[in-house]
Amino acid sequence: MLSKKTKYGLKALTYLARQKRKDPVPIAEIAKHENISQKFLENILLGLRSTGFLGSKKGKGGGYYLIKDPSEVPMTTVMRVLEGPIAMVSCVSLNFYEECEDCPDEQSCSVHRLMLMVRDSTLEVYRNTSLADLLD
Amino acid sequence: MLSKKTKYGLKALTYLARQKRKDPVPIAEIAKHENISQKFLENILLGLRSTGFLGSKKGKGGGYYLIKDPSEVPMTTVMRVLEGPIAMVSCVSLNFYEECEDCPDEQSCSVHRLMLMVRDSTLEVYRNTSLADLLD
DNA sequence: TTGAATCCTATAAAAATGATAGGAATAATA
DNA sequence: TATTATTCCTATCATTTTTATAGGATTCAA
Repeated sequence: MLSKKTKYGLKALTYLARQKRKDPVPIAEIAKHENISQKFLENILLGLRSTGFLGSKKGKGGGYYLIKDPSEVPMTTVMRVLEGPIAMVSCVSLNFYEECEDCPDEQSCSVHRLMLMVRDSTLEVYRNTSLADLLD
Repeated sequence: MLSKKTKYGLKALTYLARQKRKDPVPIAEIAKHENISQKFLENILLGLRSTGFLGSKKGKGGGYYLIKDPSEVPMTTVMRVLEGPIAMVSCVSLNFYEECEDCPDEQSCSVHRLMLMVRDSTLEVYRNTSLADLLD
């Protein structure tokens, strides 16, 4: 199941993407519009800044704004920062690879095999989707 | 991330599918071979019986066995019983649909839109995969 | 100087997951 | 019939993850 963190993060980004002006939008406004705990959203947006497409301005008149056009915001990046690995097991993860302790041989592991297919398929979706595609 | 329950369940089913004979295999044997806590596996297999492709026999000489050929064991069923909904949000779930409380309009929700694509893509994989496909 | 905002880090509360426990029921077989 | 090996059932404990809150530090415009 998708975490609320990811859900909220996506909604916030969408809200920003829908803004006509690129002026900073205060967290409070986003939180109110999208029914999100403001403090929780604070943490989430903080984490999203590392991606390079989300900017922020401190102080009065400050807030968050998109640096890039929504079509330049790839879902792979968004999902990895919000939800973590796209793969369902770390032994098939591209960006977060880790060996399984229990599994003696990756190549002959049925879980590995299945989750590889699922990862490829999910990745295909995210790679072909940008923030712009989530708007109306 | 895939739960250990699902991981263990898949490994156990694979183990059963690899048996030449269709005689019952005791949980203890599966647990040992696959490095799984026996008691935990007990609970998992118990849950899988409801699917109709897994049989069990009590008492001495008892254990678990596949009722159907591995090619007749669909991943959709297996994954739903083990991991729950295939969809990442319940508002796009076929078998476990639920409205979102927070979301005023499903059709215009960006999360809904994205997760619908992911669900379709994942479902495509599971629908085209049976237990037989996970064997060597 | 004041007020409105982000930034940062810690921590508490709640939920989900993983694991264990103990015995009841069942069945083969000696 | 007694014994032994197994599944079945349900409860509970421990751990981890998620969700949410708190409080102040920092920044910046007016």
